[in-house]
Amino acid sequence: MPSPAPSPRRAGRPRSTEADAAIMDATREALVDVGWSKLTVGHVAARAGVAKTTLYRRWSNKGELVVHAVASLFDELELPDCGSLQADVECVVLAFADLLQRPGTNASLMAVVAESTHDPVLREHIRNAIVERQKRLVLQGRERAQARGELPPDAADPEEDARLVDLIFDVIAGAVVHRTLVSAEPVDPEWASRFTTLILHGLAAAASR
Amino acid sequence: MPSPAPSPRRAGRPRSTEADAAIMDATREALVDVGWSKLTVGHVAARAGVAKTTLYRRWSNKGELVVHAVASLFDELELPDCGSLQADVECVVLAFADLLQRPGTNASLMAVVAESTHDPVLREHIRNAIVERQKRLVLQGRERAQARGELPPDAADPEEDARLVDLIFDVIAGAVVHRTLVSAEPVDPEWASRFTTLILHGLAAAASR
DNA sequence: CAAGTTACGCTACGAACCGTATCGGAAACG
DNA sequence: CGTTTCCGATACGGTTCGTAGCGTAACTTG
Repeated sequence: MPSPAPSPRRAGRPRSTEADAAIMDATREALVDVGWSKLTVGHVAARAGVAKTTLYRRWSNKGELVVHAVASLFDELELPDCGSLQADVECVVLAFADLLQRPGTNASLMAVVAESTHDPVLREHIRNAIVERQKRLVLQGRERAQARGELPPDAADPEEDARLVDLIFDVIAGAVVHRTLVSAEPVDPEWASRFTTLILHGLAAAASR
Repeated sequence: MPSPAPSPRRAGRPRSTEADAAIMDATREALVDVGWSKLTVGHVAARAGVAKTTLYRRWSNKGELVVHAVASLFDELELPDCGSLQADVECVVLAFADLLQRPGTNASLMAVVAESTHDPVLREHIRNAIVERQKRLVLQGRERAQARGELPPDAADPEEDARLVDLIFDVIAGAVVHRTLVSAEPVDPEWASRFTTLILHGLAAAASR
């Protein structure tokens, strides 16, 4: 995921995809080792076996660099079909938690989110690269559940509908992130089951009015 | 909150409490203006009208400085009695969101949490200064609801009981934090009401089995 | 009051990092 | 081929870090 997409095909020597990958890997490794605040561009470049100038040609500063390194981690999130709504939610909760619990991810994600509180551009990047990607999982899971008859069809009011999806998304992602990064407790199958039961019952009860 | 507590009374000139307060204020203000990554110790010192060396005598680096400035922000969180469980939860959700939405707090909190992923000492500070303080609010709200008959008494198994409290805490705090800092959407009364309805119905349904 | 102790503001300093510029050479295009 | 673009290396001024030394201010003890 190089920063300026090489549109169709340009003249001259193309950017080294090996350098791209080496920089991303080195960034994530360095983030694990030393954290955001002590991560230096020069160190990343050396670790990647790349000149510092090569790095600056792709990302204009530390923030840009780390955002792209982190966003690519979320590419792997998918929603397997586990048979039922309860199982689907538990699956995605566990997959998300597993991603967060990997040493590189939590430090990286938190660092980027923290930085975004003062950088609107960064915040937009996060929305596009992470939030929207995850929100699609919620929509996908709901469609399946509706096909199975586990959930009622979309509400008449599309706005009302969108608000509900947003709420579910914040509750699921928020709880997993909070337990993992703030409470620093593990998200194991038992917790996932307990949590899923709670919100599905809440959904069912709230919908039946 | 000076770093080394001046035990009983020491000889020599005491630390200036005015300097303490000025540094804390300047740190929070600077955090609002420029964020964590661009905050410099020299800038804070100048803003506080204090020599840089005076600052380094109290906190050994930027991290220590910011942690103490942030932790003190959470002293104000209390649980007002709003009449019912639903109202109590909505109150605390709105109060917590209000705290997070104040310009200084979200940036500071995220910065500290991010930094804590690589600093066990910091993580322990956060647990004590923030997590435990908030978890007490959950316990307090439940006691009130039990007195009103809105919730069943404590479960027979104390461990089971603690797990439920932890779950509720992560769900509430996580959802509010996630909506505020990741989704970057406002926590208004309507959202608070919708959210509270969801989890209370979930709790009721889950308890009735 | 005098002596001792500690904090203060100020200045200066080496080290590290940032982000930019410049250069010769290498790799892909037409 | 020649052109274009990227690469690695080196150098640079500017900023911040964290420490050290100094003379002075404030407070405690005898």
